[in-house]
Amino acid sequence: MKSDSRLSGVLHVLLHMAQSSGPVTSETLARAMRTNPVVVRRVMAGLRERGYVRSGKGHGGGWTLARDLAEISLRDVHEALGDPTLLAIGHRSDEPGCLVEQAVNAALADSFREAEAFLLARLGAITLQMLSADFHARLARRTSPESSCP
Amino acid sequence: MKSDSRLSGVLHVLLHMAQSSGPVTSETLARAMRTNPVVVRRVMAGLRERGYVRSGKGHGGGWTLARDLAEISLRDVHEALGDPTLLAIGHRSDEPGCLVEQAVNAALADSFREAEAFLLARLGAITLQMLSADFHARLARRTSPESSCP
DNA sequence: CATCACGCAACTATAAAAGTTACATGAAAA
DNA sequence: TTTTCATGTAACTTTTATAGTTGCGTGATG
Repeated sequence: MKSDSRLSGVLHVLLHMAQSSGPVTSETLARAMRTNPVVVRRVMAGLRERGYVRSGKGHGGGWTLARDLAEISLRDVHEALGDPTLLAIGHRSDEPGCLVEQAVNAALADSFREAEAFLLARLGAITLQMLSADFHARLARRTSPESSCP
Repeated sequence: MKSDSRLSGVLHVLLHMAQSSGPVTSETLARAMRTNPVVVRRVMAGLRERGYVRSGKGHGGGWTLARDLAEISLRDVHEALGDPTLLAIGHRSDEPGCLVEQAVNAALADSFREAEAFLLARLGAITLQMLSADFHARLARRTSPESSCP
């Protein structure tokens, strides 16, 4: 089962945007995410709708943060992506006639719900500000501070 | 992202096996899991290796439980399936040169690890015995007790 | 008005999972 | 001992979700 790395990718570009003074183009962000510009626009669309970022057309256009990093949690970002399923396992049918399957599903559904709630709470407790602080700490630790991204 | 329903499927057939006095063929189990016999053999192979079930060839062959239901937890079953990834989200690269990405990955990895541990603990606390008890409770609640599975 | 950048729809490619086929092995029954 | 039944496994095909691509429209800037 292949895992969805959009959250990680979007966080990456958001922090890059935070580092930049002006707007950053999809083209540039795509290079950081190692994907292509259209994919970037696709995933950023949800963030724009929620007012976390803004996009501008034409010369000097591109993406800019519309909020302070401290006001955006990882959970916010996850939701802006259309909160995709967090768990890789699930059950086969939702309304099984089989009582055995009902019992199995009930037990699993409980555990899954709890685990998702747990993870969402964790993500809700982490802001982009914190990630940025961690990044700067790493940057300071580096002997020769060079460009943040290859 | 499509979720892996093997755990749910295997639990289903294990409980069915518990209901049956003799061995149950892959053919029969496949019908309960709504899949085909080869898939059943494939997923059951891990359970056999760990001694949870036994398989027999030829006439009167098929699958039988080799342990008491109380001795098998959902976590055991999950591990027997080769413990597939529990989370549907992950990160893009494991050893990023980019410090921004490192910071992102570190934060996510922590949360993910905790959430997985949480879920595994939950699964470890549920035995097949408990699921079976729940099934029997459901069966008793039914006004007209009929066959457990369509 | 030429260029640049996003918006979006539609299409293609890719890769993981499930399903299928085919044949070998071994056990029980006839 | 021969037939039948059931698992063991490898190899192949199908399916499907996701990522990636192309193409064109829109609007902003120089």
